[in-house]
Amino acid sequence: MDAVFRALADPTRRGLLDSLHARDGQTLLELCVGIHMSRQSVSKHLGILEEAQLVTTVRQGRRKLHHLNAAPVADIGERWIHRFQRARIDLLTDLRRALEEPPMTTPDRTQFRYVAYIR
Amino acid sequence: MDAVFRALADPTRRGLLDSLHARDGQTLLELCVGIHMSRQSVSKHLGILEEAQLVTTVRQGRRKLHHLNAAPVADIGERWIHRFQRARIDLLTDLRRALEEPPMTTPDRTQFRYVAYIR
DNA sequence: TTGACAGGCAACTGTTTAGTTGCCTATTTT
DNA sequence: AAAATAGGCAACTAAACAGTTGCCTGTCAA
Repeated sequence: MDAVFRALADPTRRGLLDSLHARDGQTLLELCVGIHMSRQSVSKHLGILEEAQLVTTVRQGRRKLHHLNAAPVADIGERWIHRFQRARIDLLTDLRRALEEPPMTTPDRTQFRYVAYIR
Repeated sequence: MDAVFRALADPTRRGLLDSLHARDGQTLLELCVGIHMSRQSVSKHLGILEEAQLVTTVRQGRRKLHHLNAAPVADIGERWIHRFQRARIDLLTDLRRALEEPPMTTPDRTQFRYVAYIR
């Protein structure tokens, strides 16, 4: 889990995942195009993604094909992001409740904060 | 977006978000309990979370209350994790199609990979 | 079988980051 | 008014990280 979060922290690596998402099974050199970075650097990034299980590889002769593995991303979605949605729903409920209440006699800044939360 | 990913990369910071998720509106010192780290370090982490908009603060006298803001997390869920789920569904479809086909004459390692993808 | 191609390994550099310590300010409490 | 409480700022250290270069290995094509 920690490896996944740290792997996702770098924009270059997220770009590589995007690239594989657009076209799966690319070689190292294919993934290098348009990245303005040495091949070895990209290789390192791919190594980190592979360690985090976000990318799997298959050797094919002298080439190495890289495949996107979306499972860890899904894990984060389920075990992490989902939980925090309750907080947002609760805030909406609080806001709705606050709006339904009669106007406050003394200004309460706390309730204004809720408004800022909602996109 | 980048700030959010980088903020989430650190386990201490994810722990702080967890703590706020369990009980919102804690002060710095409250957030420090059980973290085995100096107050100033925790303060820095909170600063990074605040920069990434994952935490908002309200000054209340000499205390500073920290509030969880789940919106950026939701953003990641929608703009990032959601997209990659298509890839997983496609893989499942590929697997299903592969299994429905008559047994292969020559072993094809590629198709075994798909099995490993699914949790 | 030589040359080109795809990639890996190791050492090194500069920058960022996590964490520390020491001291300072503002707000309460007594 | 003095002491205690809550937090902020700045300077510093050690470790992690991104990126580089130089060289090496294995595979394929001419």
